[in-house]
Amino acid sequence: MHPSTEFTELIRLSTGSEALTRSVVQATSTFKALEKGEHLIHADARPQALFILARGVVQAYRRVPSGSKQTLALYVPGDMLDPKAFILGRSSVSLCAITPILIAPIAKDRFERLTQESPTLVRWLTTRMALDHTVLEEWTIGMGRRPALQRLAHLVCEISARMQAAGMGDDASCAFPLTQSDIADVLGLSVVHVNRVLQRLRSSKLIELQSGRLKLLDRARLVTLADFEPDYLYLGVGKGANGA
Amino acid sequence: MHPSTEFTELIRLSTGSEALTRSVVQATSTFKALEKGEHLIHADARPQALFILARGVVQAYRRVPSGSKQTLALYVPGDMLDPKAFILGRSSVSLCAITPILIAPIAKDRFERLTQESPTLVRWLTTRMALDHTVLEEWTIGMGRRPALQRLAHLVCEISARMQAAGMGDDASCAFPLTQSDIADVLGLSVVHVNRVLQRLRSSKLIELQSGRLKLLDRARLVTLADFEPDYLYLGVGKGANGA
DNA sequence: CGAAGTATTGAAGTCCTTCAAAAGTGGTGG
DNA sequence: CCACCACTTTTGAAGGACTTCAATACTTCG
Repeated sequence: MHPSTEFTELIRLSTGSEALTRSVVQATSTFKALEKGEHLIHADARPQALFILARGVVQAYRRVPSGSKQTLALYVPGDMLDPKAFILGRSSVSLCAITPILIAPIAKDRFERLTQESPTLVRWLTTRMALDHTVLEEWTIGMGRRPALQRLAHLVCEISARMQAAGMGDDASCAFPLTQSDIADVLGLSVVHVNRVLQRLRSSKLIELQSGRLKLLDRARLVTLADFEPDYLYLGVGKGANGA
Repeated sequence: MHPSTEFTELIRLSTGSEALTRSVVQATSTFKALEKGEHLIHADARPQALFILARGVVQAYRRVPSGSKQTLALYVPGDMLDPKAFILGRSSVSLCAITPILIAPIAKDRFERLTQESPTLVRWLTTRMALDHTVLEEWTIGMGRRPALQRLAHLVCEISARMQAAGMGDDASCAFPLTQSDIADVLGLSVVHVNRVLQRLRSSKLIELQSGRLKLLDRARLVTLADFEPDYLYLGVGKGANGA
């Protein structure tokens, strides 16, 4: 499929709104491709555009003086990349491609112009910011109050649900391009411990995970273990709509 | 001072904009007072208004099945209370008064009407959402990658800076109404451990903390210990302005 | 003064980390 | 096509940060 056709489909799927899809497609300029491991922006830099992820997976992270890394967001196709940085004019995180990616930029001035014509784009931006925040809340609850096994199970549930909603997997399996080291940086654990906890999930026949592919063998039990309540992702119909 | 005069001053201080201050004061209706321990809203409920905190301190938290609590935000005077809930139409957290509080509601329909006249309020809302997210990122980094001592030191720095910016303290001291149990729920630690770590900060002559009042005895060393870089709070002039 | 909440202390145990090394995997070039 | 290299995964052993349980002191407030 041609990238821009694929992109339009993706946005339609992700926003659930025809009008918004048109706005977005109209707002974005030429796609930009990045290799795995390449950075889109570094912490403290000034973002020059708002990026929509068209293909691949991106992580937002920060480093602490000790050198270790904490991931603060994961983005899947259809997501806006760190919208708050666009609002604040400065990025609090570094953005790095976990897989080869394709991004669609919306230049700052074009965004401004379009928002004067209609509030659609701003409303989408606002909703996306709220959703990103809600996801981070869930991670924070995990890091503060859930043991490693549940935390990992929860992440698996989240990624699986979001991948499926982005059309990149089905009920039973999806792409899962994170290394165990990546997972450790998301969950605030050591690689060694992630490995051991992962093996517990595998030997409990809850998941299979190999060569970048995740299989859910028993979603019901996994969801119970993780205390996963997918409502907070607002993945239902009309993702772009809100209750206001 | 009369509440509404005090409130106007507070918003002026907090937003740094005369125009915005007028909009906010105009948008809010009668103040509402709540006692310490009272709830403004519970998780999963639908917020009926956008609240501005005029006096006191509020916590946003969630409970996990085990019964333990994780705090996800703290609000000081001048802050909007959980703006994302207003956007999404559902609250992901419970809001509870840590001290006696005074809140100024902006009814949903009044907010809508005002935003049609001018984008000022929406812009403020958006900026506040971005700032809340940035603060939570910092907490998450702490929970994932910083040991308890640094995490506590960081919280102390943050609260002190925000209190001062809200006009509720000076360089050396401010109100600090959290119990050790509250602190534990913020940092994702046990009360016992918070107590021990707090004693380390005290015996290092870094802080004094008693009867709800915090004193910073050596800000420089505390900031170094905590790796606290206050930029992320955007407390400088024109808090309401942004780089877009 | 009594009651309820808050702070403090000790002891034992657990979850997770660190260090270190070996085994497996995938991609690249000879 | 195979050999090699970097990266990733896996395993073991020891140590440390933090938790839990339980009891005691201290505050605050009616």
